[in-house]
Amino acid sequence: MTEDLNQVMRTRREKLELMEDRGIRPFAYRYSRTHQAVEAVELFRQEESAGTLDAEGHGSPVSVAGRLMSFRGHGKSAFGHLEDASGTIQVYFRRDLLGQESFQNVLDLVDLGDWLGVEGELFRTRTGEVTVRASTWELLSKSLRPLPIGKTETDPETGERITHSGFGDIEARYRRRYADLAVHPEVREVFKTRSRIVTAIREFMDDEGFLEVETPVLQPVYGGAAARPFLTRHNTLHRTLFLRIADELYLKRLIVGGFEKVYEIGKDFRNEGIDRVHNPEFTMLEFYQAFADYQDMMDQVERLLVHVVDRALGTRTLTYQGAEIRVEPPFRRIRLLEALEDAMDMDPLRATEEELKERAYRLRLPDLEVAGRGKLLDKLFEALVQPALQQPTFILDYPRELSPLAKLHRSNPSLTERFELFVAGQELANAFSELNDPMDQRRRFEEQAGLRARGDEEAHQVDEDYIRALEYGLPPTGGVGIGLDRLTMLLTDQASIRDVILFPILRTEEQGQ
RNA sequence: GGGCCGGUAGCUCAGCUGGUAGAGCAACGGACUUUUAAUCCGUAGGUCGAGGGUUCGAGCCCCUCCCGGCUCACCA
Repeated sequence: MTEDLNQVMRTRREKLELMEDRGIRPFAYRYSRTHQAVEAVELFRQEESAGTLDAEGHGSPVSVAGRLMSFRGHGKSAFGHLEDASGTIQVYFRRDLLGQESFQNVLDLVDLGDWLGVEGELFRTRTGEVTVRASTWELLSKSLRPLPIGKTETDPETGERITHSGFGDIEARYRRRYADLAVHPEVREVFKTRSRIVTAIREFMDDEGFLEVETPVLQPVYGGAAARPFLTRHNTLHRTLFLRIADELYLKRLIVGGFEKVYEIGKDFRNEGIDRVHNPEFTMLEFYQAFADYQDMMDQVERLLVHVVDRALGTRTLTYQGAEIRVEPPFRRIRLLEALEDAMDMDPLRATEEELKERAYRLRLPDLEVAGRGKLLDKLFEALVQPALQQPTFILDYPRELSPLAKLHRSNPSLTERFELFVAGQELANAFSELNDPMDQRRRFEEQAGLRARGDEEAHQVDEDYIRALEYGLPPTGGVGIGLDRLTMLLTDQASIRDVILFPILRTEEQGQ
């Protein structure tokens, strides 16, 4: 892109020189606007209904600022639309109002994508659109690269906005998210909703008396989930560090330290495949509460979710990829083994490992070699039960082997007190009565070490310091993890995690252009 | 990693059994003082993802590679 600018970019650069000749600064320092676009429109409507417009039907003068998204020249006048964070407003340039010089500058210097400030009285055009009649205008920032702005029209029958041409290349939209956002208000809307979700979560947690904390991203021993980590290296420490795969173990150390309720919202990193529901870095909410068990945490999750949909969406009924989902408590609660028994028509507890494996093979579930009983049950569950869990459903009591950080079930020691919440066939939350017996924790870590030896790269490492913390005494504690990206997908009806992450990971693009 | 599909002008796309690349929008010049995908006349714009091969001739056929989408696997 060094020499061979395309035609559009060349002419825009030439306009820069023209501006210099005319003494116009292409990149301004600031602009005083009086109204956002929608505020200005609203102001005019109020003046209109209050009957305070002047004889020509003009309202108060305003100044607005935004990006020029459309432009129609008509000789001695021109129309365009400015878009700011609030929306768009039409602006109207007339030669007799602006004067020959200023009007000529509009025609000669301005391009789609430029940031403009426009000042003038409001009025309503013959076609009924509230518009700023420019008395002065100012270039705030010259756009030197053409934005893929599609032309839009409003369907006269349905009122829907139809975009022609536009910016469709999915790869380009992720790589140049700034351009995607600039031309797609609906994409900006997704990320506004994401922000409202996070705000609503903080509101809820803070109101419930949870303390927001930050724990290390760089960790000498990783843990808290089953996943492969990213490695990095600290130069002066001469040691390998891991990017965290979960916050869990540090947050429970804080409960040991005497904080009774803590939460953290932060990035986790897992060195695994990338697909519609996985991005290597993603955002988790984890919270821990002393003296609570997983039943208490189920209630908390239910209340949290209801609060979030109330605050972020304003409705408890949502549509996800065509399916209607009702976030209305109480959510269904089913034990994992019951759900499996229904789906398999056999008692999974009484089945031998061979029978389970046989069943899994018949379903063509791959990668069964290193799978033990627990893993087999998990795979069968994923294949047979999970897809049907559309409405919010808690699945309870997971096999011990899958849950090295969860307390054994008080009435069945082959299970743990753990639940996951499923919505729209996707796992949304994972929680348990936290294992607080340091001896048991050591045994579980050692079992995990055994799995590692069998080739399970995702099995836990033994975290000696964590066991030491437990030895000081962890009160009974309930803990929850919720993937915020997937929650956002659900609440914004997005099919891909990339559509709720501003800058999702992509392969390196070729340099140039 | 496997399978399928795709990468052509700034954007969205077309391009037949191989014959030297097109449209709309955007851009540029001109007309037009209330337009709504404004309209009308004219002009310019391309390393057809990259590299190699076959051929008199490749956007098109063959091989390798890069990037993306979907999907399967992996991933609670």
